[in-house]
Amino acid sequence: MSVRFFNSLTRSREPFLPLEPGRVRMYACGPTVYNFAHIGNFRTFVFVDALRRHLKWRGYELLHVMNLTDVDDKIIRDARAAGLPLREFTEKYIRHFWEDADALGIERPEVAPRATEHIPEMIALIGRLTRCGCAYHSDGSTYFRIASFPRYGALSGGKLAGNVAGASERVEADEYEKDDARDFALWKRSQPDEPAWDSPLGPGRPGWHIECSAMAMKYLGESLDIHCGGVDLMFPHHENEIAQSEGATGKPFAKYWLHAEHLLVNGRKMSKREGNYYTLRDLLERGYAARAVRYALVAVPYRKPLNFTLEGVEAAERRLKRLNETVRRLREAKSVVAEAADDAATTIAQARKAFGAAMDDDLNTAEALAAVAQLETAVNIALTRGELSEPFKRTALAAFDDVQTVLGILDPPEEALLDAAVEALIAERMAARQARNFARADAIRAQLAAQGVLLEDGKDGTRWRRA
RNA sequence: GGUGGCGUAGCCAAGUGGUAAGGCACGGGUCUGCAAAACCCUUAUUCGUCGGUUCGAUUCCGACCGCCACCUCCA
Repeated sequence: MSVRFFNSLTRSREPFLPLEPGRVRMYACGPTVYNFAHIGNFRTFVFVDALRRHLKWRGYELLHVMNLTDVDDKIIRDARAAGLPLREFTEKYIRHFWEDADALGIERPEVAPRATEHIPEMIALIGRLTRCGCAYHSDGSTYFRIASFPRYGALSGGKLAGNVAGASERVEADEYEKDDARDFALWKRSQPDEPAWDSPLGPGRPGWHIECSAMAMKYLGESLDIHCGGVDLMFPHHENEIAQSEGATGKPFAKYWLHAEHLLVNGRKMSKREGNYYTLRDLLERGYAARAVRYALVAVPYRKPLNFTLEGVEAAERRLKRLNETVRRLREAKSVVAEAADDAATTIAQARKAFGAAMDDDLNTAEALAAVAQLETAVNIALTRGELSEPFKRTALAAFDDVQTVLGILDPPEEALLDAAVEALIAERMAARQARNFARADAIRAQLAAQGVLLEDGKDGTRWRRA
């Protein structure tokens, strides 16, 4: 079975067939860098990461572009409030964004272009739109003429677009200069004290949407395979991108549109006011592991609203602990039988297949994780019974490799190194146990526990692990 | 107000016109000197409420209730 996606454009699940066989060109809307990204932002970025990992795992050659929006109204406002030049201000949050992304195990896209470094491309695109009659100048700004693009509203449903004029109570000053209330700015005339770029359109700065069209086309061509982002971007952002891009090129812009649902915290929309607003750093400061946060974010399929709770992260931590321990024990285990029991081998094979099939099916991570749990139990049974064979071990490790490649939730293999002192204590405890001096044995165990070393007595001696 | 989505056990959550995956927590058990870890068993006659279609609905339709989103900056 091949990869299938729910395409927002057609509102149906479709087989994924890239424009060019074996090659995927994908664009994802990235962060606007005026603050620390919050956990809701990362729900989307973790989804995009799972998407890119899965496509690569399925053998596609991937070119993934994610923009960094480093100029817009909020950035200008906050940079001014901070008393910093735009560049210096955004630089800081870009750095923090990558730090957080790294902590969450998010792979870097192949290209992460900044809007401010692509002003000429945007100006060129606006020029193209002006020449074909899709754009017009008005009082120093340039707007896209929606009337010139009959298919406007294809993505979000024409109804939404028709609503705009009536729904908008408040009318911005510059909107008086538009021919139609639905028209949107491609180039904004600069206000005093605002960052501005010189251009044939007059001094100003780009509108919100044009950067994505310009940068997507620059790096991916005029038609791309996948465009993704959060649902809230569907309208007007993505709708406008389509209008701009297709208006200029006359070609379909993106074949598949994938939208991640929003995240709620404690069942409610996240807001600073309600006190349920979290950044990754907030969670790390509270002592939660970044991996557990990633697990909590990726465990719910992307098209479902995700109810994020601290309890959920704690559950994810416990879940991950067992998973990591299972993999570690499997790695360290020596195979003791020549051949695996048929049923065990079958379970592994089936679980591995089910994992891939679930991910193929529009990234059904919940179902994929159910397969991981099956895998885990089968391995633990073999381990407990001492029925591990070399082929079984190899296959099981390969299956966990798949899981790690696609979901990135496991801990990296740990170097098994112990202080001589700790090792000596473990040996002393063993001797005490053999002499049935349990008081001494327990005292040593407690002492090691206090140092974060937990002991587990098994048939083959004492294992230890870090708390 | 308009439009769209969702509502499954204590919590998270998959799924299907044919009788409810998985995880976390809880309880019981095996193992252990005691633990820990692991394993086994148990946990929804029921899928927001009320109707309708159907041989049969949690799954389709309608109404209602609740929540969320978009329509205005937003992942």
